[in-house]
Amino acid sequence: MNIKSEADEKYWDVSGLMSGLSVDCVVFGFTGTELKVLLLKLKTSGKYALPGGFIPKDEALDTVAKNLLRSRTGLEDLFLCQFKIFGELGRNVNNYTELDTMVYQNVMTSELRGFFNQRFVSVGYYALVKINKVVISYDQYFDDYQWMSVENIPQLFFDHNAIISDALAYLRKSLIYQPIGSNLLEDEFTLVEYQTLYEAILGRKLDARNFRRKMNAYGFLIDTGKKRKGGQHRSPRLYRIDKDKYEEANRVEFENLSW
Amino acid sequence: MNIKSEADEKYWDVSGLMSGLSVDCVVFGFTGTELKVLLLKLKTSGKYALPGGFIPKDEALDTVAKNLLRSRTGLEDLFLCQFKIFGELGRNVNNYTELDTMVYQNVMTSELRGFFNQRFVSVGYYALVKINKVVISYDQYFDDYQWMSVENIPQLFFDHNAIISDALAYLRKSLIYQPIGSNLLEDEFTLVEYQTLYEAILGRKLDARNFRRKMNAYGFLIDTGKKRKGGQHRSPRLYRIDKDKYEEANRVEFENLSW
DNA sequence: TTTTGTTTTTGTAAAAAATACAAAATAGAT
DNA sequence: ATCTATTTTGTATTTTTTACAAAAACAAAA
Repeated sequence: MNIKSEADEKYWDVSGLMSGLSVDCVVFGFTGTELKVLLLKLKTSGKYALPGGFIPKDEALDTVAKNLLRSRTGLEDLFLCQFKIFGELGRNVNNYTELDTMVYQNVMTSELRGFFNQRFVSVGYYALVKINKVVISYDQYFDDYQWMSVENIPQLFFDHNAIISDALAYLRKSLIYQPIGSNLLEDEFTLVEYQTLYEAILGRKLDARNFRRKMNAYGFLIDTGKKRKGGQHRSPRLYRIDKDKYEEANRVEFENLSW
Repeated sequence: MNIKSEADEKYWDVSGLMSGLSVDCVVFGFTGTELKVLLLKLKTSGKYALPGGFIPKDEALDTVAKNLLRSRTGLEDLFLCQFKIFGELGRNVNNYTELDTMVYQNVMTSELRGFFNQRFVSVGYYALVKINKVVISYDQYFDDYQWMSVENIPQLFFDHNAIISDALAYLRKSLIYQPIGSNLLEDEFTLVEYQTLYEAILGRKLDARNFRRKMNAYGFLIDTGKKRKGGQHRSPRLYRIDKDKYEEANRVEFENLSW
């Protein structure tokens, strides 16, 4: 697939961009067993990188991230959250031969190459998506993608490993304030899947009995009455999330912080 | 007082600055009864504004904020935390006549005025300081300052009211992860003062018996043996904070998040 | 049809944390 | 000595968290 909308042009026209500022997006998806991150393969080097882009002077940061991910994943609305700014020195892509190769191969204009010729401050966003609703579009820089398990991410382009790791840490923290899942799980899911999602985010095993008690207490889990058949074992029930009660739970949890 | 270090020049020399990017700092201080924010009075309009500045191309964001606050408050090391990026559209100071007045009064060069002629993305930091250790320095733009109670902040320059309100919300949230106080309280303080600090951040009253039990459980409160004499009532004990145990408490609290 | 292997599902008891609540102690002034 | 104002302290209840194991359900094999 290789869709490229005209609107995208805007995001590469250097003259209309804020200089030295970019957006990087960590897109989390969940397969039912593993928490994954969307990574794009750079045509030139074969290295993987986070989806990201620049900031048109006339666009809000949140809008940039949203548009960028929409054109990349096909998703109209996704859960999006700004989690950190990466503003250290040395955030300069110049050391990476990828860019020069791109110019050499006529993939990148030398004007755009020049744009990179500076230290960059990047705004980190993370997105939560239903992985099977995503349809990836490529552009001139990327020719493949992969959903990589957060447990096992190879060396990425630039400092993108660190960005993912910070995003995951942020996500982990946010579990204290609020439940998660509505944006990551399939429409129908088993409680074991749900628990696995939590375990993936927290990086440790949870007790099934306590997990179920806690999630039931939230009150947004609805038993669909259906079961998932298949394995040679007891068939797990399928649940769905009551959106209203889910959002209510998020709100209440947030307001009832002890202290 | 009007100290202005040579180093400051760097922060106003447009050619060396990242364009469209700035830092705003919400400096919190605590008087023993009220949580306050440091605000600087603009020479021209008399409006108050947050301390802030621009990003030299060769400086890390954190460093910019730190240097800026050091030269402004005289504090060598202060607790500093990046809490949000303000990247909406319309963050353009052009509507504010202050700047043109400054040029007219030769307070601001027209070159610098031109620098403002664009949409700005601002990185929000908050700082926690021991209010009585602060010695404010002015520059050509500000000629007065005030510690204003967070309960009662007038209309500020630009969108600085919103920035303060977001900083306070962030601070409030962070109380779940970790205790606060070491950076805000005097070296010796009473438990009522400490409780008042929490109440100011949370915006509600707390129960003294429960507060004391909880703080004692942290284990970083040390009874100095002294008392604060004065009122015609029982004299409160003075406590201080054991830095090591305080940091330990921060770490432990952070790691033992339920879930 | 019974047995076996695998996974899902369920309950209870103990410990820890949060909440609600009121009276005694102290200092200074009268 | 008494009064006023503020600090200081304890206990009982509820809620939340944690720890822990056995029964139920399904499909395949016997």
